Amino acid sequence: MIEASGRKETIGSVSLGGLETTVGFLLRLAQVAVFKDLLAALKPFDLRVTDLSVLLVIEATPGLQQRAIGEVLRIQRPNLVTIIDQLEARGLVRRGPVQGDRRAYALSLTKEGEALLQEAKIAHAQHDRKVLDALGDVDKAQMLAALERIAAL
Amino acid sequence: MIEASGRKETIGSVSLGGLETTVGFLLRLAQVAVFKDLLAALKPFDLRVTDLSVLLVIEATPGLQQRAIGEVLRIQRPNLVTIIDQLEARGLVRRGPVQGDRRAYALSLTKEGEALLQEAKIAHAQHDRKVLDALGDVDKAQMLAALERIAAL
DNA sequence: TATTGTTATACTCTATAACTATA
DNA sequence: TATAGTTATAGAGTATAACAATA
Repeated sequence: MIEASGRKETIGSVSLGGLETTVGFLLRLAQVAVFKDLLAALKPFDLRVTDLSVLLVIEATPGLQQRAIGEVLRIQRPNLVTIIDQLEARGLVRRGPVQGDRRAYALSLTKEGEALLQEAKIAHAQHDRKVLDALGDVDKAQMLAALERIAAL
Repeated sequence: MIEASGRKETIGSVSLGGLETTVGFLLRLAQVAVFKDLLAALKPFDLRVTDLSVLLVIEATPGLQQRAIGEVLRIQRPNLVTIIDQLEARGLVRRGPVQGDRRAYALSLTKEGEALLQEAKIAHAQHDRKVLDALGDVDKAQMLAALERIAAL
């Protein structure tokens, strides 16, 4: 049932009990949709959303260590191991030596990693445009600022 | 490192590689934060976010069937079985008969379920206020509309 | 044949403890 | 002692296939 406002408040005759006018509920639906769309966009490159994020971070700061990636992307260190393992096995990422600390790895993109990332970034940009278009009259900077404040709850 | 704009673009010297100005990335951080905050608010009632959603939907449309809940909340039917099982075992929800269809259950809240939900709704309202405060200058209706368009990607 | 609820199962994501090798 | 990475494991949350009872 679509109302005059364009807001769908019921499905069939079943109400959402107020959830439909809640930021949290729609935030979840939006986030799931965005990740699903991006995952589909990255499918040709066999990359998950997290993989792209990791590649972007490494590209931006080559030589950084796994711990640093975990901090900025909020990925637990144990979980990051598998991710880097896979990217390394595919020849996209290199675990180089860190001079002065033999415990850590200096991460960098291989030539193949760079090449794949450039392609993936195009797909990501197309996806991002769809999201931005969906913002409509909401200013992007204001939206980012609001989301950031919510993220800091 | 906090910049003049107040936007944190780096952590230490590690850049996020453009992710920090992406709606999708901040959408994820915001959604995780909201769910974490709500989960904490519901802790005294031993309810998860999904449990509250289910109770709200049943309250809004008593007598509805499991299938209908799954549709509006986007929960797979098999997964809903366990959720209703637990709420029923706690005496919060009742699986009554549906006249004319012995396959289905008419779900409703018990007296205890009603009572617990009223308490939980107060906690939820307090949580929701925090989220709304974080919106700042962003209009709630505009935000909901934008999130809805993104959810429909 | 189709549908409601169910069972079993699997896959992804995320989280924690404990280990190793270094520092 | 503390830290980087690792291993093993466990817990959510989510997904699909197939079944029984009923429509």
